[in-house]
Amino acid sequence: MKPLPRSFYEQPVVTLARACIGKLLVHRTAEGIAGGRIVEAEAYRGPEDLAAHSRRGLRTARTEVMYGPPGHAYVYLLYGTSWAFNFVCGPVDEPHAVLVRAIEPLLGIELMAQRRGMEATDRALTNGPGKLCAALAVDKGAYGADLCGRGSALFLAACDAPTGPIGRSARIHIDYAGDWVDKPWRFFEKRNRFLSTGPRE
DNA sequence: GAATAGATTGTCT
DNA sequence: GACAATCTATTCT
Repeated sequence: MKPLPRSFYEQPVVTLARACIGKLLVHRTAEGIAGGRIVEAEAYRGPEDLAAHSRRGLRTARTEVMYGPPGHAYVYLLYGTSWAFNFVCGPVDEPHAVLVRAIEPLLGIELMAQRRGMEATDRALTNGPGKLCAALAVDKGAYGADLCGRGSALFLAACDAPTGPIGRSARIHIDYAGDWVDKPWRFFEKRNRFLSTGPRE
């Protein structure tokens, strides 16, 4: 299993949000390997997208990695209690990123269940941005990590399993984004039992 | 299954 | 000092 190449992340952000559905997200740590198929993701296209943290070209220590080259991890703390994993795309100085909202557990399921403190069969294992980060042990330490290096611990990879029909909808919990609220930039595998909140069709 | 409220902290105004 | 790309427990039905 090897990381997808940098060129994968050089696609337009909305195209990429759809293309990553069905790919494997993998994290290797000292405890072992953990990962699963991405079944839900959203595109954030700063600086014009008011829902993006990089809106209006906002450039701070937190958003800095989005202005760098594609294929790196953007990890941030949400509501003081949860981490969320995104991957950066687009050329340097274009702050675009894709938020991974849910995965279907495939690798290291027992390890993920242990980290989450629940049964390995529980669908709450990875059905939300903060939950999947907890299951994969992704936190601030992964900020800025290169997803395309030969020895990358955190990366996306191709998956043999076929991908089901893909649906799309408006993004979740961005009511503050004005005209951008209704953009259908959330993509998901229809009726997958590991989807987070929001439309499932 | 759906709706509600409380938790908790880094970041920006 | 307010808020946030959320999660969990609890209380309904």
